[in-house]
Amino acid sequence: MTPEQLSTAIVHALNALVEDGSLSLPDGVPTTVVVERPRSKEHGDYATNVALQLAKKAGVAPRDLATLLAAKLGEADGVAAAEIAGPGFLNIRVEAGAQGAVAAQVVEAGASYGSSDLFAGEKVNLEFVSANPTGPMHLGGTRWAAVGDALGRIFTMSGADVTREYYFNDHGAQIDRFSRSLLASAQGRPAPEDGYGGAYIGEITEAVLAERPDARDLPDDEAQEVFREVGVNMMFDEIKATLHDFGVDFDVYFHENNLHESGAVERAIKRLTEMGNTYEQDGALWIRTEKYGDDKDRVIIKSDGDGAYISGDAAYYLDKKERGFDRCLIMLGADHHGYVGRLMALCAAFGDEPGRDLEVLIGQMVNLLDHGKPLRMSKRNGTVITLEDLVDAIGVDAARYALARYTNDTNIDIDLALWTKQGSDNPVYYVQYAHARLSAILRNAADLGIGGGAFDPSLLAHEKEGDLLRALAEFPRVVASAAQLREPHRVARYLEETAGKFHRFYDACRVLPMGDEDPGPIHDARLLLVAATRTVFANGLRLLGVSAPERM
RNA sequence: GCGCCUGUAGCUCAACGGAUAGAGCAUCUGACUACGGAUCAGAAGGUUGGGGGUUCGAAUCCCUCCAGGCGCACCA
Repeated sequence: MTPEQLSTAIVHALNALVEDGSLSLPDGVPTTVVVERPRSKEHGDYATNVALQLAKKAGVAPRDLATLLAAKLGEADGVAAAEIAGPGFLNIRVEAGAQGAVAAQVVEAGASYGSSDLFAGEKVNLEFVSANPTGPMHLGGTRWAAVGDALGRIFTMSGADVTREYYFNDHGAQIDRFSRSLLASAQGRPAPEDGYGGAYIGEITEAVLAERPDARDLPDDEAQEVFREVGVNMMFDEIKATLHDFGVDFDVYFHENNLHESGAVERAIKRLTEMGNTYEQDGALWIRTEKYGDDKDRVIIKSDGDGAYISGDAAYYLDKKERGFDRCLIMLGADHHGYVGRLMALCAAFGDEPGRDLEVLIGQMVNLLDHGKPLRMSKRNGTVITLEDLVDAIGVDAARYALARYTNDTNIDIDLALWTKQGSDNPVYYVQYAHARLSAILRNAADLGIGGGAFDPSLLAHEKEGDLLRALAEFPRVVASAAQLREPHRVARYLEETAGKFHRFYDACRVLPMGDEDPGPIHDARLLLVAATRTVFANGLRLLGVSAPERM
């Protein structure tokens, strides 16, 4: 019996109480109620606080309402007992058969177990990474590569139509600085004051010259054009390849330059002006963002006639809306959190609803440590640590897992010594090991030719089996809440907990026949539970973009 | 000065407003002739940064103070 099924049973019970007149609810009976898994198992398999929630509306004491409900609920199919506790909690124990049936449901659902229709029919745009093509992928972008991609998988599993998008800033001053840096490198001069250093600049310069040897003989301004054109594309290809190797691919790579060349920026500004949200001052065009909650108004066209950076943002947002997205999520590093106010204001200035049409997620900083000592220097870059540094040190699986297992709003310190350890203090090993062990059991069962007999769910009555079954039943709502709260780390934490539950089950309950013991229904039942558990690990790891190894 | 984020066990971190705040590591004590010991059982460890408030109930929401991280351009 899943929490959802229990919630339905409770609603039925409440309706029955209203019908026979023993309860009156002026606001009506809720369509769903909160069903929780109690922390302490003395409190039963599941618990609900409906009585506490509804007592005031019903004009009854919480415990009295709980008593009425307990009596009614005790009659429901699959419910073994319902007891009142504390101020009015209802602790519910589920019949072993109803509980064990979850295993069969999981196996039947297979790769789709955990999916829901929470965001069915919604077009969701996820914009993340969007690192400037002026250098290798830094750690902030790497965090979002792991988390944003996982979030995309979670949204997809929750029914959304997801588009992953990378906004490619190939317009403006930082690209000038980049191309000037390449030119300087080609001419053997040091990088300009405001330019980019790092070993990769030399590599890109050589690659550009290999492709365009003529660039050496061109006048500076033309040569710089070549470096801009070719160098940016190379950098971008490299970022794309790096992300691909990291398991992250985007549906759309959106070039900022297109917005400026296609007239999209002018259209966006025209729209904002029609909405009465722009004005001229000091020779520049301003957008009224303060009116919509930003700290102050922002310049959108500078007095020299060029569009400010926000002009691209405005056009880009409008473009997304015109492509029909119901929700646009933008994921930024904490060093960009100052933009949140203006982006939200921009959304409102177009007449949309910030928080629904546009959401901005902020990921705090990532630091790399080794044995507790901070690492600041990249081999490749000379300044900041890159995605490749991280992957070289700990591998893709550990990197993605390490980045995805924390809430976005906490700083992460990744200690290389921990994440390369092959032991249980390394969370990714702990979880992957569970999957490998589950696979081994199923492999052995196949070799022995057992399993697949009739499934009697009531045989899964051991305490540790119950703990594991309840955890498996929890998976869909973990995925759903991860989607709703935009918190992929919930999946990782859940897998760690469930790995513990599985190991304890394994320790207490022999799955395969011992010695010359004959295979029986208990082995079939436990093998089905093992198969169900493996399904959950495979699905959960897939959501995080981490491999689920059969052997380690 | 203003804004965003954070502060929970020795360490790293959990906990959709719920019951006695939980895991892992480290420490201590135990469990391998049978499915992967990369595992498991147990002990110890807390005034959830301080102080107010909201309510049946607060680590969680509100106010305030303290500490740390990050930001506050006609740069992108």
